[in-house]
Amino acid sequence: MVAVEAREVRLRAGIDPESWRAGVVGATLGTLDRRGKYLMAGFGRSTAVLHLGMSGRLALVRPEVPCAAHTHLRLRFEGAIELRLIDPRRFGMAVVVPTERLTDLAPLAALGIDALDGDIEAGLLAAAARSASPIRSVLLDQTVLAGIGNIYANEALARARIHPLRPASSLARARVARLAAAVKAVLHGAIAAGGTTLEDGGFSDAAGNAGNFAVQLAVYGREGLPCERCGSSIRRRVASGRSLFFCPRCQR
DNA sequence: AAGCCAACCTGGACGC
DNA sequence: TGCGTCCAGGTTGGCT
Repeated sequence: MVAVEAREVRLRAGIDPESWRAGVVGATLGTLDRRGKYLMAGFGRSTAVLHLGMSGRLALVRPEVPCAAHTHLRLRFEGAIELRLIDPRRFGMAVVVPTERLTDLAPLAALGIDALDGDIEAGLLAAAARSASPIRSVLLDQTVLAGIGNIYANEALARARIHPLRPASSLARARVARLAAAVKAVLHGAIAAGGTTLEDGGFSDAAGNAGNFAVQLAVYGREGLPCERCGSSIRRRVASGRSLFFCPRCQR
């Protein structure tokens, strides 16, 4: 790593330019890892932890490329390559911590089993059995499963044919097990399609490519459109301050 | 003590 | 054209 520039430090957790410089300039990027929605880049004794919030994205560009609006952090590597954190709403996070204290970092320490590559069925069964909350809330609880956001929670529930407001503890175990499988299928499907880029065009990969999973969404953002299984009109409601989309006939 | 809700911030879509 | 309102992928802290 050759240089670090913080252009805007006021993110959810403020960027501390000095800890970035001290931690990564002159160090070599060794490992790349992910837990839930947190990205981790290991630089030996220091590790960078990133979260993209709702509107964040990374861009890998040559240093001379002009900065897009809301470019907050520039990480310049040898060989004229630069990684940029761009996040209009500034809900993201970009911190550097000593690697030995990485697991103590509060947001990471609280995470549950990784939804993508962990064995989630037992954890989801246990969490659902003990919670009277809507099953959608359990899916979004990062301390139960790490990595599921509102889009994929809605989609997994649609695939498993479970109503998002169904009290978690009222679901038969077999249905929760089916939900666990649906979570896996939705996440792997979304990754295979390159992610979900909605009409506002917020998400793109580091090369700037939009994802194609939006066309496969069964319910999210489809209020009033017909359910592809039964033709009923997809409904939208708000619960706990978040939109939920579901088919009123298929999902019970 | 679990769970709801506002707050954080900006941009885009929409209605008038 | 312009202004006001509403909405959005997430997380946290305060309140009940």
